[in-house]
Amino acid sequence: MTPTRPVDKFDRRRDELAESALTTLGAMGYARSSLREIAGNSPFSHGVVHYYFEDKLELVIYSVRYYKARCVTRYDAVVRDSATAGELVEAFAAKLAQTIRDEAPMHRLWYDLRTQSMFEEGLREAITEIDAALEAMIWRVVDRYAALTGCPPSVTASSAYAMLDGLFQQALLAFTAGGEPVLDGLATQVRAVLPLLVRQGVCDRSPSTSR
Amino acid sequence: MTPTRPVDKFDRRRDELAESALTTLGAMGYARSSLREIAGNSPFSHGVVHYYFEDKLELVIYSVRYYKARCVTRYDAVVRDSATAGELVEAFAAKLAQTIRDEAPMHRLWYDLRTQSMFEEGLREAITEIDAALEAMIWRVVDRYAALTGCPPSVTASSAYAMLDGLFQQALLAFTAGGEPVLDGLATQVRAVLPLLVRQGVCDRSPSTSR
DNA sequence: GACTTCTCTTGACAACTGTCAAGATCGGGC
DNA sequence: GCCCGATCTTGACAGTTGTCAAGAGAAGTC
Repeated sequence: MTPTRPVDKFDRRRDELAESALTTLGAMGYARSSLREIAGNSPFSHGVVHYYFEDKLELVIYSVRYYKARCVTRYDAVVRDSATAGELVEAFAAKLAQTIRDEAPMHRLWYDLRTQSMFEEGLREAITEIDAALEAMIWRVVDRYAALTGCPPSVTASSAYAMLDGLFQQALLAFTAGGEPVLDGLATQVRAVLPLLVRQGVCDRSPSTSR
Repeated sequence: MTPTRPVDKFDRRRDELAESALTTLGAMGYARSSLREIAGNSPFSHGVVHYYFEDKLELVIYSVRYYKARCVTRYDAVVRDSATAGELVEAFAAKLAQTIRDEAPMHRLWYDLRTQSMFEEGLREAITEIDAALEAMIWRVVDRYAALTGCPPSVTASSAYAMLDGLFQQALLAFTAGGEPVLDGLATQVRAVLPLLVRQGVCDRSPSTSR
């Protein structure tokens, strides 16, 4: 019935707790989210956390994994449905801005956890894994863009991800401080940057799709 | 005598405390650095902080400002001394890798605070200001690179900063997990990316300096 | 219906936090 | 030498934290 059917009731509860935890974590950040606060934003009491999770870290990691699992396919529809390079750029830029609008707290949390992983060894493995999945997600976009233009990519997958992630992060930062208006700037930036990620000199005569 | 002479003894002590605070903050991150821990890594006791600073936030902001003031000129020598575009790229890439090697904790702290500023209003003003100074610092490099190649920049200052910052952050992340070896990758990436930041199609016949 | 197992709440614990006040210590001016 | 202000230490405060144990409640089985 549910899109991802939990193996049993136990796993279902874990997901439920993760969902509640994400609300709190997204609003307050990792450091300031206490287990009592997290439980407060859930139908349960603070003690229940230790019934379903070993400790706070396990809950946090489970939660961010739970969220990111749904996210790494965010641009796949864009990749699938765009018939021209121009279309892809616009759809991608729009989707980036949209997710900042809709899910800013989750993105803030992600950057928070990724940064904390540099101080807290225990986070590192999960963060590294998710970051690799995000890199792959972005690469599908860039690779498809390259195919549509008929030009080969000009940078590696990790460079492309790092650069676009940098743009996204700055946009999120600006959005947090300034709200809605800054999002147009992100779209403009993406329109300017994506073409730089393919080698325009050496383009195919017949790109994989019409232009 | 000292390079930057404090107005009086009071300011000198603030700097001294800031220096100690940076040690702790860089090692543990913002959230896990208590005032007692900070004072422990200083010649003073934990109570003295409130003699020199209003509260913890003021100390942290003062400390990061104190550090970043010295940093925003990091690449100015590179900009000044490079006679060719190739030289500039190499010197810039080397300097980026070097500062990760030498000052990783400080960079970790910076990203930590910048992220926390999305959750903690009180940090926002200082962070925004420093980020703008960093953007200007990077722009001096890119602008000079453009001049040396004779090609105009292909992106805005904020895009250039965001992208290079993204690369730097990924390198820092990888360095934290994997150490020294990953730094070669950063240099390679910078060599590939800097040329994308100028419009190679429309280059001047006579770049500002010989090539 | 009794018994067992799963689920959850409550209350407590020790440790830690930022803050601050009371007083010790120090240094320079008279 | 004495005093006064600046400087610093000590100890305490109220609040919060993650963790866990004891037991209440629910659910399912025989």
